[in-house]
Amino acid sequence: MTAQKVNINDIAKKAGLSITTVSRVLNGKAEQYRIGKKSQEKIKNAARELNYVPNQFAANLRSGRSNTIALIVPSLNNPFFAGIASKINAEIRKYGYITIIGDSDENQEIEKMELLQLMSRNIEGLIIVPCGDQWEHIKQLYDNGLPVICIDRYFENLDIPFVSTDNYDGAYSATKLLIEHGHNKIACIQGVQKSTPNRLRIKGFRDAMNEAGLSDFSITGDDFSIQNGYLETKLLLQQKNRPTAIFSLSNTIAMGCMKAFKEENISIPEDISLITFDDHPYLDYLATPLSCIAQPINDISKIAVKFLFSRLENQEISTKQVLLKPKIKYKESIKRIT
Amino acid sequence: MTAQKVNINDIAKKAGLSITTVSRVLNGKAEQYRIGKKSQEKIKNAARELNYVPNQFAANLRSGRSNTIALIVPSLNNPFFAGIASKINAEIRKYGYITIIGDSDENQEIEKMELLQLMSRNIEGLIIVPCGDQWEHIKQLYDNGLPVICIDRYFENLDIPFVSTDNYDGAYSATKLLIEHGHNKIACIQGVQKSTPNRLRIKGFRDAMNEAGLSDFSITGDDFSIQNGYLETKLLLQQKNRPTAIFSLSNTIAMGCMKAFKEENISIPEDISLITFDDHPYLDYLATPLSCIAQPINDISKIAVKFLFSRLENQEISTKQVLLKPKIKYKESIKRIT
DNA sequence: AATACATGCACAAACGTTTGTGCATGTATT
DNA sequence: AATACATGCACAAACGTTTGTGCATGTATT
Repeated sequence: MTAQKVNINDIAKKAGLSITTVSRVLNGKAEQYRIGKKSQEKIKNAARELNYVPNQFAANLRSGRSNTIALIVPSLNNPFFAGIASKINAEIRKYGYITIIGDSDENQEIEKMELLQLMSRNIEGLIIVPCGDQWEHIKQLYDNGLPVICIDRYFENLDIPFVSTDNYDGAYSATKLLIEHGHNKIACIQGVQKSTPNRLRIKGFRDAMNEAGLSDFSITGDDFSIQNGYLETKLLLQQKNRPTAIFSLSNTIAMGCMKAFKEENISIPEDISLITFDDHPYLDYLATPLSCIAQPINDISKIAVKFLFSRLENQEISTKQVLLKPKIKYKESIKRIT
Repeated sequence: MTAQKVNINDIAKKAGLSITTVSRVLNGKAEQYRIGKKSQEKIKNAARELNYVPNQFAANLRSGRSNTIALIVPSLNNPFFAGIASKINAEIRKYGYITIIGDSDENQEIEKMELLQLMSRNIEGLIIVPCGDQWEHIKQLYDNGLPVICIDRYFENLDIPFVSTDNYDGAYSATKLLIEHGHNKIACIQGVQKSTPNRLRIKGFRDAMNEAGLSDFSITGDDFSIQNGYLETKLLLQQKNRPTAIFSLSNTIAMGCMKAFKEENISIPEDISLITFDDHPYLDYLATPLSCIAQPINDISKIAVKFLFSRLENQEISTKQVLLKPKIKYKESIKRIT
């Protein structure tokens, strides 16, 4: 069926040279091994005429290099991670590498399985948004010398490098913003509790509330999903003593909040104020444009990739753990109350 | 640095058997080659204890199979394609295969380059949303026996299989919906003109208008992007004789429309009606929930993957070109005018 | 006791590259 | 004319698997 694939041997024959020479020319090592100009031409022409496509498997098997980086995210369906995947995919391609994207579906067992599969593809590096609080399987790879970098979520007390948003700062500032607008009864709807970003956001939220001497707040929820935001909001709205503002820890959660608001005929910001983590173009066109804590997705992606390739090129890296400041975008979704 | 990798040889030694036997047991061919139960146990135990991870490159080099499917989309940043990528990635993994996702950035040259790179990784199948009207490079792979299926966008007069939305039907119905609401002056903002879905949508739009005896319509634009939607809407709004409704051919374009509306203080549906191709959860929470033509993303993804693996298993496929009916979701964004 | 078949494995080549090394031949230097 | 170095390549092994084949030994059949 498939047309016979052209290999290095066919080129060697056509050019009247050895496969050694062919390999060196095609890999740009002609100068290094002093291959004559004419031979180089012959080989390049032959390769072109025969439509030669190198077999990476063979090359990788021999050289041990796979030119492959793995990226594992908890859910490609979340626009936040889709954005990251898109950016990282593009950045990695600039280095002539390929990205294999894995989706752990917020499930640690799947994460482990995917990692195994990826290892058997001899990945040269790993960018991961770990989906749980287990880190042994990742740490083991790291200790074995695989360049690894966590993004977004990470492990605080390990030496695995990471680059993420300064979640504490973002949550603290957002909460202060609400407080400054007169809110003293705030509900926070969180995502995956064990994840570091979630913990730090909660900490920022608590600290801001405590500093302001406010104790009338709640923290509920357990997933970065629309459903979770929807359910928790429904529950909140049934309370006698409703919060005046909700702090949502992800854009998916915020979407769930809005779904519940709509059903209950609650409008933002008249009836309730809302601010959320994560930015997205559509936020501006909502019934009420949503205030948000915009994470520097592009910078995170770029830094992660850059870090990885520095490691691959054996450059010493000084800073291994990076936190980037988020940007608060203030919009109409926060009401000033007296 | 990296701990010495365990290979099939180490297992053979530990188990006191040959690598042939090890390979057969680990590949589930023990019965076929009559390997004793005890030997099987020994090998499986050894593999487990040594933490064996097979080297896919070596396996693939020898067997010629890569267990890899390629997916190329025009832009992962477009939520429509991100959704497809997510779904396809998950589906393919069920078969034990890996997906390599490529992003052509709506650029045919990049598409060709990516395809070359992918071929050198011996992909066993290709799912592609072709980004332009050139098809030779894809047709060539198809003719060489590579299982290929186009999704969303495709080529009408080629025998390359495809699965897509019935774009004509969707556009026709949407336009009729507008007409039935009394609109007789409709502007259509299109995406990539050469793409088949765009052409068919335009055709559906035209036919519906013509059948209704309406000739006061416009078709502008050239990209499935926010910018394009924004610019074209700005231009439309400057006309003396404004359209009463806009038909947007993608969710990204619709977002651009809304941006322009906002700047010009135009509200939906009082000042202008809007309907768009593509569904998304956030559409419900917009200032005015947006009517849309929802494409069956999940079905498209599933069918494409299923088709590919049927081909890989050499099953004869009868229907090679599939169009799925879209679903019109009617919401408040369309005003009834007398 | 001879034959036939089943059982349980191992040999060795092969996939298509990369790479350390070495060997001619040519040219410059003394 | 002898020596030294540069130029331009080729040999052959190796990466870690898979796979067609064949060969002992055991067991059943006559």
